[in-house]
Amino acid sequence: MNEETGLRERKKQRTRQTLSETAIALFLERGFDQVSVAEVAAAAEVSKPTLFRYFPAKEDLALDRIADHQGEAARVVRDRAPGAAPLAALRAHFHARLDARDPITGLCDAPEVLAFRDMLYSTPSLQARLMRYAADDERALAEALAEAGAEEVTARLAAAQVIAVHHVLARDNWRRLASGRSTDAVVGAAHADAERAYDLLGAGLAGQGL
Amino acid sequence: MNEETGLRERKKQRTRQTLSETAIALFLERGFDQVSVAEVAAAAEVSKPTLFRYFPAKEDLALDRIADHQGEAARVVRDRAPGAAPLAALRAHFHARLDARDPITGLCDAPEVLAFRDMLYSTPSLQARLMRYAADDERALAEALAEAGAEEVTARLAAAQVIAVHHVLARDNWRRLASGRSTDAVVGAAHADAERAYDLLGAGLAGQGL
DNA sequence: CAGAAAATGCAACCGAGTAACAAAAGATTC
DNA sequence: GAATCTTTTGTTACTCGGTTGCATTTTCTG
Repeated sequence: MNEETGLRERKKQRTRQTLSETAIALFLERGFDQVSVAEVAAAAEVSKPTLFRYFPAKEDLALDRIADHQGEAARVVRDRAPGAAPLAALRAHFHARLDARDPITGLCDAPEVLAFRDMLYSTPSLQARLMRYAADDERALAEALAEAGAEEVTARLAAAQVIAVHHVLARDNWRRLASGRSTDAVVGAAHADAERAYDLLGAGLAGQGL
Repeated sequence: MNEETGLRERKKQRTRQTLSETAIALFLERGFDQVSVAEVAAAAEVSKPTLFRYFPAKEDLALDRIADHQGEAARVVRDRAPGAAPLAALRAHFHARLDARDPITGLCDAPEVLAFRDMLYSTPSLQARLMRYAADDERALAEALAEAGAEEVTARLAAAQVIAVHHVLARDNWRRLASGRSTDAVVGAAHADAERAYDLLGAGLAGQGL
């Protein structure tokens, strides 16, 4: 059912990948706003309409890689060990991704990844698009939490908090790396922040001078 | 220092207001995407470049009213009664805005406001722009919380949570009104949700089946 | 009233995204 | 393996958001 060995399908996947890779290379080289989609299409040797048949907007060319993390939080909650609390599962998963230096945690100093994040945080339209992905993530997570037994409103509130917190953590990690330090030098602080974040989520903001 | 009684300044303010009002009227009548900026400019009797000298993007024409709530959360924290906890001030303020039927809480069933929110939630580009305003709000709130004595990372995390939660609450209120009920019929539920939300923020998600 | 400074209009332009239709390439059937 | 059907692609031309350069008008200043 998954073995779409058709030549057509293979070609489509290759075209898609070529487009995204070509685009990202150009974007990193000269900046997102300084590269036109026409150039990307030309470099990838397809026409402009074809490009837009693969990617609905210019931003999606850049965010393709990030897009396959879609729904990760919801998945973590659904796939948690029986009896485990959703929040505990999310916490453990985030720590694991930190140890794996997953770019999504912000804790990855591969030069290309770092440059990519620079571009992301300095290009408003990319951030806007990213927020839309986040909104989907949030919806999915809220559903998963509701399935896990949380009351509906509570689930939505909790999902919003978790997603928001993840963004803050990722951005803080990137900030540390952007100031020149290595992942190994800051992984400790990253774990500590994650601990604090999940402690706050779990036990609340009261008693923190708040 | 604030008495810009100059004729020039007065005219500018009037032009700006005319533009925004004309635009919103057209948007509500036919939908945001079905109205071109050229039409708005023509209806307001200015040229297209002039329009863009007042509003950097089409979206800002629609969001002008919301924009002056910028930094409200931070202000509430800064202006809180001496000795009051920031979170308590935010909670009280939100309840007060609910009672005032402030559109920003989602709890306002004036037909135009309701239609405006329909448009907002059904137009991706407007939501995206709104998220950017929210990011500014978040930054400002984080600063205010840090000033109030919270540790830096904690302040950023808390700010993200508060802003995210406000959006969930507003959206839930709008959803209730959109299903036809009156504000008076749902104000109780709105207060209850706000209570729950701030309880979760203060005391944490643990022990909620999470 | 004269001249500086600011705001406007006009026209032309750029880039993102789309529509229409024709051409090509992969899949299917006999 | 040729004929045919379907999907994908390229070409051209268009709409719309947003910008630029420059001439013109309007307001402010002395």
